[in-house]
Amino acid sequence: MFNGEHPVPVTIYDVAKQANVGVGTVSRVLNNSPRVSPETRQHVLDVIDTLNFRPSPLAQRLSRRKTLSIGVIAVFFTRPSVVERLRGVEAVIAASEYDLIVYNIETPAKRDDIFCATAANRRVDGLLVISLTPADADVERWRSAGVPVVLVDTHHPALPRIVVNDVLGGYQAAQHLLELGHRQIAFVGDPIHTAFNFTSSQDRLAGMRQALTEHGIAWRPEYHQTGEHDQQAARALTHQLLALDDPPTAIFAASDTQALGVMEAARDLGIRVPEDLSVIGFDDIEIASYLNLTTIHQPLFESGYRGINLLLQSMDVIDSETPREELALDLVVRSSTAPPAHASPALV
Amino acid sequence: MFNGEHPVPVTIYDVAKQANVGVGTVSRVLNNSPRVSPETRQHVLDVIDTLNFRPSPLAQRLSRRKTLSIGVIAVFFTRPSVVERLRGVEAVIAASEYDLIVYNIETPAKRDDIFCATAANRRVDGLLVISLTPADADVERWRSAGVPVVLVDTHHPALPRIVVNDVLGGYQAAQHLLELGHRQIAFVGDPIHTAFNFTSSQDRLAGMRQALTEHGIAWRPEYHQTGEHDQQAARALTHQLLALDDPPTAIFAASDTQALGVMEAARDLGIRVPEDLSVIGFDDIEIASYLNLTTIHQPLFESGYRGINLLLQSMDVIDSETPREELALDLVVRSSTAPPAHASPALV
DNA sequence: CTGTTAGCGCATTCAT
DNA sequence: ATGAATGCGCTAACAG
Repeated sequence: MFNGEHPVPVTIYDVAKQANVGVGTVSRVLNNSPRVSPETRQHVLDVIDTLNFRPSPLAQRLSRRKTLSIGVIAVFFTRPSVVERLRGVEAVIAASEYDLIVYNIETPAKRDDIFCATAANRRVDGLLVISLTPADADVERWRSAGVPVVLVDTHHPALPRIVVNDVLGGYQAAQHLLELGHRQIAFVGDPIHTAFNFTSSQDRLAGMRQALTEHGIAWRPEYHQTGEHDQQAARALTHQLLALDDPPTAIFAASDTQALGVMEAARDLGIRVPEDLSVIGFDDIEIASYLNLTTIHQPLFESGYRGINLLLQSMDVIDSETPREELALDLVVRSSTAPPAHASPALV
Repeated sequence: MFNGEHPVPVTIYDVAKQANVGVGTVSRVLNNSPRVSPETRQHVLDVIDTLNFRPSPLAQRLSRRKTLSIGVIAVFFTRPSVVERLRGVEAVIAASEYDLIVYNIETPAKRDDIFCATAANRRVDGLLVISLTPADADVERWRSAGVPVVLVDTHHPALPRIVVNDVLGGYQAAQHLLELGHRQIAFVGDPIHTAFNFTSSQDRLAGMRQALTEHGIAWRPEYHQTGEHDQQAARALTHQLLALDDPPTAIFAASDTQALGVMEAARDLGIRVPEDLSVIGFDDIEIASYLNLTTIHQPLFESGYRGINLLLQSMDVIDSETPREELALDLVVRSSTAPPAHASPALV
């Protein structure tokens, strides 16, 4: 086997010559132009086949001034929910002519870098930003660079977006607990200021507090615990909660990941779920069903799916309106929630 | 705010004219060529800055005949382990000048498509294939197209690869169980023929059988259950196993995902883990530690990390050797395994 | 050191 | 309907 026998790259000129036509004609059959007779088309097609010619994506891109690829920016890997959204993205990209370029963000600095880089030169034809909030300056850069952007799970008034109502979701979660008869309900979530300014945790808390208020239940600051968005932090916070003189009978975690930490803490202390403690999460990631975690389901896959479709669409049409789709949230009752042990149920 | 004010794309010619130099000089400063005087370099740099010029990736790619992007082909999403490998890939790509293009495979047909497409025209400068086995024809196509390919978690004699010894891993798992005193050990894994011809499950089984043989334990066919690589299938298979007249005291699952199904089945039946049943998995994905699952740890992140490094390296150097790196496996003992209930422990 | 020129491979007018 | 010419924006080889 000989090395380095670099294949003679067969170009559109080779095809043209071999078929006794001009390169223009070859280009036309390549792009299904109707402006070519059936006979010559077939002939060119045959030559293309025998020569095993494939147009160079590089040349096509330069000539058409399109990268034929779309970028997705997100904090992947740290949050299982984002990977699920990516699945939805991939599903529609795979069926298109576009390549999928993923930009993983790990730090705010990296985020700003990528935000700038994607606006600077036409690196991508369109951009999907997941759960990351761009500044006005970023948005302006993209706009003046002519790069279409769609947001998923985050907001900016000037950008099309796919979102859910986190406040409502928090309300639903609390409502479920209240209906079960719980009155001592705690919250485990993210801190107010996170590196990426995620707001979903706060919004969900707001919804919960609203529900409590409507039921005439005063807010107890000691029932409000925040920390890093991971299992171990949530576990530690829950230990504090359960060590209280008057511990909660139910805990609403701002995410399933954190709910896992809550359940782990309960297990540490020999506290049964749901008999002694009810736990409800948010997101409905895959493990949630395995662990029978009651949670608020949000359409993760669909958010990516619809987001990319919106992007593709806004790349064709020059729509001046900025669409905003809101996806529905659903309570999924499993076996991590139940009426409190020492309370008359259904006092609602 | 006016729409459509498409930014005048400032090119290398604009810079050249403005700086009173030739485009060649501009190109040289762009590519840090030493063949340019410090003064002119600085001058050009200034002009570039004031004009806010950024070279077009598209034009660079066509001219240099490099896509500046590398592709990763894998069955993402269905197996958590693959996502973890992707993390390692992303970590090194992010630090390079390359873009990361993700090709998700869902069916064998899709796999063959992508294998061909990546060989046809220079779509990517290099390819990382995870857990998918290319045919000789695929390998030949890539070779003659001059596309460097590195394999992760799969084999082909002509391709560099990053692997683990699954047979040894299976052996280690069984050995752990045997040392705990188990003699009735069952296996839950993938079928012999899977859509993608995954072989890790079979290899791990082979290792297990070898360990059993060395301990003089006869193989019991009824202890060998195979089915789809997911939690629910494993759960169903385990129900069959535990309904046997002489049920196993320990189960080795070919993956953590399947081990979850095994544990779920045990929970269904009120069978305690590890008191009544020991369970050991493979991979050490994130949930494994949460569920205290004893498992065989394999360096997933590192496999992607080293794989890409190997690829990047083989894209520079024209090495005729085909490297094969083997990563170490480690038993991680957690609390899903224990000596069998009715057996004298440590009979080894 | 630096300017000029010729590609890279295809899309797209513009004539015919 | 089709061929020839021009351009996309940059790199690289070649003079000077």
